[in-house]
Amino acid sequence: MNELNLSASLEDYIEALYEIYEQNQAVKAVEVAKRLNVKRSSVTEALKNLATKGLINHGRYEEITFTKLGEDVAKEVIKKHKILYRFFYEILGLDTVEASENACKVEHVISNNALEKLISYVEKIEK
Amino acid sequence: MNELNLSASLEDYIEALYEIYEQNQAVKAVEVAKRLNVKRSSVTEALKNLATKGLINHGRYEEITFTKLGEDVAKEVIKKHKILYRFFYEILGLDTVEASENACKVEHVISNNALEKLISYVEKIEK
DNA sequence: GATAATTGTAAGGCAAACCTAACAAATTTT
DNA sequence: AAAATTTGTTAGGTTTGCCTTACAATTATC
Repeated sequence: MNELNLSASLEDYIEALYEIYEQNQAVKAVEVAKRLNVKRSSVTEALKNLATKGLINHGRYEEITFTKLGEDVAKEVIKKHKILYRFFYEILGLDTVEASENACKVEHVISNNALEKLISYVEKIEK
Repeated sequence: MNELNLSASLEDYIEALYEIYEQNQAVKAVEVAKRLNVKRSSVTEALKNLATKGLINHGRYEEITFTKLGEDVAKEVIKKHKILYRFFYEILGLDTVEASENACKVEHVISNNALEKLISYVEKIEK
């Protein structure tokens, strides 16, 4: 689909950006840093990177907005996260924290195809 | 369990080392390089690293042997790989190549707990 | 046994992703 | 509005894991 080849790290950033945006209608670097347990300077760096790749718009001291592409990518990552969370929590029976942790990691490495199969599978099982 | 905190990369190396060892009763850096698609010099580096961490014995131009710990770690990674492969192949229905690729990636990030649950789950389903 | 080919190692470089420290801009407090 | 705090950025460093190039040791070939 999209040939961006985002690193796991950048996927984490755009995911966090989007979730914070949904919550607050705005994104502060400090928030991102807190959520991802990194320093503000690392966030700055990542934002520059995401902007270069055309996923967000963001000039010095400006507000962050998503490009169409950025929004799509963010939603895709979040979709992966959610289905994986359901799998780990509802099907394997991990607790919420561990289900979330595992989803966070696996979402960056699982193939699109595997994801689609997993979606069908979870849906099938849960009825 | 083991508090080694091996990187995904080093896990790949020790897994490859062990599998090659099982096949050939000996391990050549060239083989490792081929299997992991890296250069021989990168293998040297990784071996140094694994030796430092006490997983293998390996001096300059010497044969590679595993420590007890190293063997355990290798077997653990391989165990993860196998169960994940079964899940992707037998349960989700991915083809062999994609099942293998996904297993290779996920094995480095899934928690021990999740693995145990997955083992029970796969076992339960498949009878 | 000398030469050629293969394999292992060392040195030096690069990119990603993180860090700290210092400073600049913006916001809040008083 | 001045001072203090918070937030964003920059510069410079570290680590990991890879690379290339060059050379050393080993093994195979003649």
